[in-house]
Amino acid sequence: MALGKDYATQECSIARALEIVGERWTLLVVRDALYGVRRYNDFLVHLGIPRAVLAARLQTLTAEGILEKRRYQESPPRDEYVLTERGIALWPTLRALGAWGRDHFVGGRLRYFRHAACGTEIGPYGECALCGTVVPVSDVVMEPGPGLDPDPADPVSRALLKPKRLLEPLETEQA
Amino acid sequence: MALGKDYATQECSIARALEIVGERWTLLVVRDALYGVRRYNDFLVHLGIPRAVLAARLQTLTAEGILEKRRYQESPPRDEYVLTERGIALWPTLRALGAWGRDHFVGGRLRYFRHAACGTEIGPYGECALCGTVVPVSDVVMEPGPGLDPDPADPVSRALLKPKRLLEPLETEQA
DNA sequence: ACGTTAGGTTCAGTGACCGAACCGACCGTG
DNA sequence: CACGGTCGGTTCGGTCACTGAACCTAACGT
Repeated sequence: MALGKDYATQECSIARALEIVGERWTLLVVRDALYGVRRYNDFLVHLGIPRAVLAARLQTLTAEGILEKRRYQESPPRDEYVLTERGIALWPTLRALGAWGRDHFVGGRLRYFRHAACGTEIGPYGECALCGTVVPVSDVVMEPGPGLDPDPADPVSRALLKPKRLLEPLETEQA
Repeated sequence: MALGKDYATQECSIARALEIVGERWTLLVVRDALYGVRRYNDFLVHLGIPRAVLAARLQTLTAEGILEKRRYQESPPRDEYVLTERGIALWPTLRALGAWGRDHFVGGRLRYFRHAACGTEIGPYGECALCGTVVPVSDVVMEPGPGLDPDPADPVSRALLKPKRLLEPLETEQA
């Protein structure tokens, strides 16, 4: 989406936000990053995104300070993309968007998000009803729901079947 | 964005939601509808969107049950587009997205959103800290902030300078 | 009769996205 | 050393969506 020249005339923080994350695939990349995906190839197979588009999105997100590119081994040189504070701050938006999609367009529950401390499901505003607090991202545990039918050919989908905290790096076993 | 064939393979309510509202301009149309814009021409001048795209978006949003097309006068026949429950349910998403954009990419406050009952500014999760409740959309009052520099040539921007409740129809005075 | 407004549709041009191929650096193996 | 495989890209032609301008219809007002 990000054209800049059009939305720039909009005096609105929503329009500004959409200039950054409104392009196709961008929010899905951020979602995967929240789920713990960090490596180029994992994004690629899990999203089914064209390689060129993924490279462009990772570059844009890095330039905007939403992801950080980080060398995690030297030989062979490999980088991973990790969410920054600014990227993590998109969690309320993604949670709200997901809740809307779930309530209005999905039959059945695909995933549950629970408060790690007590197991209570996260409420519509990101809160834990039991503890009465808003749950920080790193204290959210994601686990699959009954409606989820993962692609068995995709190691990332398989790795996401195991309950895990958000942001925690994904461990993909090899096929 | 909405291609359907691609995102359909994604087992994720976020991806489903983005199929519907992820295309360019779509969320801005919904935002304007929340602000009280209802007429084709008001969307057109306020968004600066190409006419063909606006027509396409209004049709899609109507087909998805997010807007409702309603005849409001017979001669000449004129229709307005009003948010349905499903469309109003996007408010938490837009609020979260706007808050993110404001905190990370905008210097200064463009608009304030307050609880109509007490005047307290709406918190980051859509709540009124004073009343301790989540504020329903129709009880939110929007007013301009110090950073807002509206386009004086646009009657819709001018009409939005007056504090008003969300969803309340916009009254555009003629130039 | 004429201009204006609201709400579109049509159309050529452009830019973004798509899928497939290609590429280079670095492994591990024989 | 040659060979194959993996990872992380870049390149390229085709397609599709968005853009901006022009055009159209119906119903005013004067």
